Amino acid sequence: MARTTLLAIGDLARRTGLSVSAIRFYEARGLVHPMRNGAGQRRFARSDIRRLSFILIAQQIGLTLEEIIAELARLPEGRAPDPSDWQAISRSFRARLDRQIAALERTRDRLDGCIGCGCLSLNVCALYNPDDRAAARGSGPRYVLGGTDEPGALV
Amino acid sequence: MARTTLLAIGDLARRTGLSVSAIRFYEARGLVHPMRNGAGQRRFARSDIRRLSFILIAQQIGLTLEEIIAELARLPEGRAPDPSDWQAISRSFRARLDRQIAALERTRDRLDGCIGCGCLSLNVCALYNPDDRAAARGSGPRYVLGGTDEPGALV
DNA sequence: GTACGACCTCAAGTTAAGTTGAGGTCAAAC
DNA sequence: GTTTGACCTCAACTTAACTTGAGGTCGTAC
Repeated sequence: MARTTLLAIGDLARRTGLSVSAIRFYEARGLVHPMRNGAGQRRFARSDIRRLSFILIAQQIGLTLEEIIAELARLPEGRAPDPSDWQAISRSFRARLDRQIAALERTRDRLDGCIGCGCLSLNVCALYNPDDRAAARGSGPRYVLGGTDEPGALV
Repeated sequence: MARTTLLAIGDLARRTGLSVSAIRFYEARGLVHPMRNGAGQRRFARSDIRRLSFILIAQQIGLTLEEIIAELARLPEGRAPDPSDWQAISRSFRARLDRQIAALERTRDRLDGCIGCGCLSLNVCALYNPDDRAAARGSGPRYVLGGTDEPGALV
């Protein structure tokens, strides 16, 4: 019953809002696995729209492509994923979001203390907890700045 | 009254938890302006500890160095910044944090809807609002994916 | 029959925020 | 008097997530 509703890369781009080059890039990274037609052009299943949408949502939540690959690996092999498959993954997102929100709220509370005193100095303020450092996303090599190091007294 | 309490770069690194190379990098980007001693070594004012702490906090909140430079530009020129100067800046952080938290909460609420239906498809779910897209931080050229484009109906 | 648009590959560029390394100075300690 | 540690400069590398560009293939529309 598989209808001939395969999509060209441009179609998929239009449906997801992604650029064509980004979709090719995702294929190279192993996030989608299109077939090829006679002329070597990519042909995507309709379910890939959802797959790419998932990638976008996951990125919005803060997952790296590497992490997204891991999540996608939890989807079934042979068949196209059904609602309950996506549902399972969504649930882990919820937890992640909760953690992110909690971390920001902690930062906000500490900052409120700082607004009161105007000091903005890490240790004194108790703002700037190393535990939350890891939560900060950034690019390039900026490994675990936090850790076991005690930052020393301040000023 | 300026005591001879100038700090070498290594001292500053120890006090802030930053690496020496990061501090040099910040100088190159114009975030700190140390003096030099006879031998050409950097000598920092004590108030630079706070300045660097500020940078760390701002990064944690999600500002880029470019944005941090802009914030720092609001500090007084001649004198060392006092508590009320930092206080003024802290206040704008609070607003930013509130916006970030609100955006994550919106995403979470929409995701909750998705967990219910298991669909995870953007338009259908109303998850994945372009407005929140801009909030997502990422590196490299990934310009305004959101915008005026309507993504088209789904599946 | 050729111009156009959509597709292809592969290599190289881009950005942010630093890190790493080579090669060199200087002062204090042994 | 040489070794050690802290400092200096400058260039090149790193990572993530893509984009851009050159050079080439198809199929359809005029």
